[in-house]
Amino acid sequence: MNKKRITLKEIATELGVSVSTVSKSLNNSPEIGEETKKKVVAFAKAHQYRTNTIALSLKNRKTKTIGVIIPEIVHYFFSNVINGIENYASQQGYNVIIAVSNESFEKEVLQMEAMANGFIDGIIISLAKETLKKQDYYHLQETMAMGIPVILFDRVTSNLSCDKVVVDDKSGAEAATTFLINKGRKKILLLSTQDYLNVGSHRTNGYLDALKKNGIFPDNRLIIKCNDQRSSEEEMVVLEKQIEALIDEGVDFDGVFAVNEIYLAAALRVLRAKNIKVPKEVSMICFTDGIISRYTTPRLTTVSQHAEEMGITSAELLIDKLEDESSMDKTITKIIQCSIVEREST
Amino acid sequence: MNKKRITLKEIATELGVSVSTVSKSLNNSPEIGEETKKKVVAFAKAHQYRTNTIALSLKNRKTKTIGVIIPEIVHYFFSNVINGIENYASQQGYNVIIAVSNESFEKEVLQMEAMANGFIDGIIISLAKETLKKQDYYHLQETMAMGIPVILFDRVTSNLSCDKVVVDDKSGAEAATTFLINKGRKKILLLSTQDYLNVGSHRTNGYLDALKKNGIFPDNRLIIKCNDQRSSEEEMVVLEKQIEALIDEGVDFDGVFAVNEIYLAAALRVLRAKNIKVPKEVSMICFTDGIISRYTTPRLTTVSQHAEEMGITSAELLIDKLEDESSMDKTITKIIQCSIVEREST
DNA sequence: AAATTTTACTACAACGTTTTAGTGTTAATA
DNA sequence: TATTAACACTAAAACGTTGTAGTAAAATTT
Repeated sequence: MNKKRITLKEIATELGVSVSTVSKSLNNSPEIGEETKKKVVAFAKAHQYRTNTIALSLKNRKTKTIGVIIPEIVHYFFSNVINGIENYASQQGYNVIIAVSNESFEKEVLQMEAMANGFIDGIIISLAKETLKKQDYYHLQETMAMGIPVILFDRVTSNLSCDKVVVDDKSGAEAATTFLINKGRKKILLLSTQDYLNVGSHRTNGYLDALKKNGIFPDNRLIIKCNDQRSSEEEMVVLEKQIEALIDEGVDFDGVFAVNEIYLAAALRVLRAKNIKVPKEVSMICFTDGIISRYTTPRLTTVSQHAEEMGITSAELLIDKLEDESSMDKTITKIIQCSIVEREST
Repeated sequence: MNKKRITLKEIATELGVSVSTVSKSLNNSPEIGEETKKKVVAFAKAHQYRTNTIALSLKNRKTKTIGVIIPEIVHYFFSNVINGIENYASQQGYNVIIAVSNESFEKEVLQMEAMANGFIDGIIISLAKETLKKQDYYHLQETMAMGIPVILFDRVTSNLSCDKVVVDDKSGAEAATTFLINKGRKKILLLSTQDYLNVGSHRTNGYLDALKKNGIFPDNRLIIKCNDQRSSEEEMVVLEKQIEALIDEGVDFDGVFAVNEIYLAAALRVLRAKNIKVPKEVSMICFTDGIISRYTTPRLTTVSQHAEEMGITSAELLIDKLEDESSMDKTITKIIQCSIVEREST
């Protein structure tokens, strides 16, 4: 039953030659005579010889595997990034191992250690919320010190000196806000996250800048910074309440800019309930060009962060480092530009 | 800079003992004296010794890594399954490698070969559409013949004798249809896929059974089998047109059952455009309890396939096989029951 | 005191490769 | 003809572990 893979040694004894001869034949070395080569290759093919990657890894001290740690996998943005990584990596002959931190610092450390313990050549990671809050990056420093290259994407920190791939959040947010302003909107509701998420603060800054450049004075009542909840569904419930309260208080707005789809979907639900017409009375735009945006009514106009491109870029950066020793010392930060995908909500 | 990990050999020479002594000390073997043990352990800790997993893998002929091949990663169902797999696996000390077939037969074969070539102990896979259409399972048979256990989930085939984890599609569909019937609906539109996808045909059968059991004669005009398109967005466009045409032709219905969220979202958009009230005039339900369902207005009632549970079950099945040699010969099929998640569309 | 057992180690093979440094032949050159 | 070069291969080490078998020295038993 268990066919068990044939080894060089077995081929060698079977054919009455040495192991080296077999190895060299299969690698088409000029040292070996054509006759022997052919014989060996034929035999190997017939017995379905497959070279043992583990032995190779041990020998070369390279696994040709890259590790990816993300906060969440059930997430349009992250799974798209992985898609990009996986595509580029497999095309370059690399495997991809995935681990999920679940936004937990502890799990991130654990996963990182497991990976650093041998099976990967390099790591691509987007930091967990908890890690960002805690600002404890020892595990990352340690793996970097071990000579394992680390690439940070999206959720990055300036406290770490390594390659990074980020989205130009601020200018994306500015563009989104300006987009609404150009549609004649002046009272724009901002739905953002707490500031410790760089994403949240950058996007808030972009929003403020756009207002300033257009001579609009920001109204604090129109800035909602949503608190973290255990799940995005809970966040949505809380946020819906807040928006509802705002409207009931008589605070008026004619545009909404959310830092992610879910927040905007929440806003849309409230507006619908209040029978406020979108985009007629209120224009809406958000970050994260995900699936939700494509299936709501109206479909949502979004700021695409080009997740797949981020993945590809991260993988490129990492593989470059892996293949070219000399590039180890310099650190690069790639900034991915956002672009607006207009749909029905504006 | 490059701290490079310390090896047993280095510790040994440094401490003036043999490599075996070091190894045994670190594994807390009773063969070694307490003194020496302490000394070695302390030294190892101080130098951050980490055992080299690759060397271990080579020695044990086990990688403690399982490979997962899915058709698509940017997909709520599949990423949830992965979540389940990853959770259970990492809890059992296993790593997870992910590969994406992109619904392509060729890529599936490639990925499978790459994995079988050494880095994994077993494989969990959901077949690509193309593979299912082609019915060519040689690559799977080959890896199984090599003694690598394979677990099929969701997209399975009866042509392969191995462990399987499937959803009870038929009874789930029957339950969903019955659910609509119990809400007083009699003319239920079915939005399904082509039959070569087992998922599509099973669910269609469930639908038909429910009608029959309730004495409703099926109306062929109410069964739409959506053609594959290159992307789900294109499918949606095509489907919207079909539904629109149906309504324009005067074909009447008061319920919709779709085999996935996207189809139902498409239907919802059409109904909204035609100003048909949901759930007042038409009740709607679909398979795949994904994100879309949570963010449309109204939120969609769905049939949950318990993706995470499927992942956990698959991982369980695989790890059982890996840890218990004797279980290699019997093949198990686990059937996951669906459950209805009622929201606003019914 | 001699024989035996226990203690605390060490040597070495093995896992499957690749690669470096040989080693005999045979062919080409001086 | 003697020397060198080319050819076709092999031996052995190395990658980092673990586990089995072996070995002195010390402790125990007879």
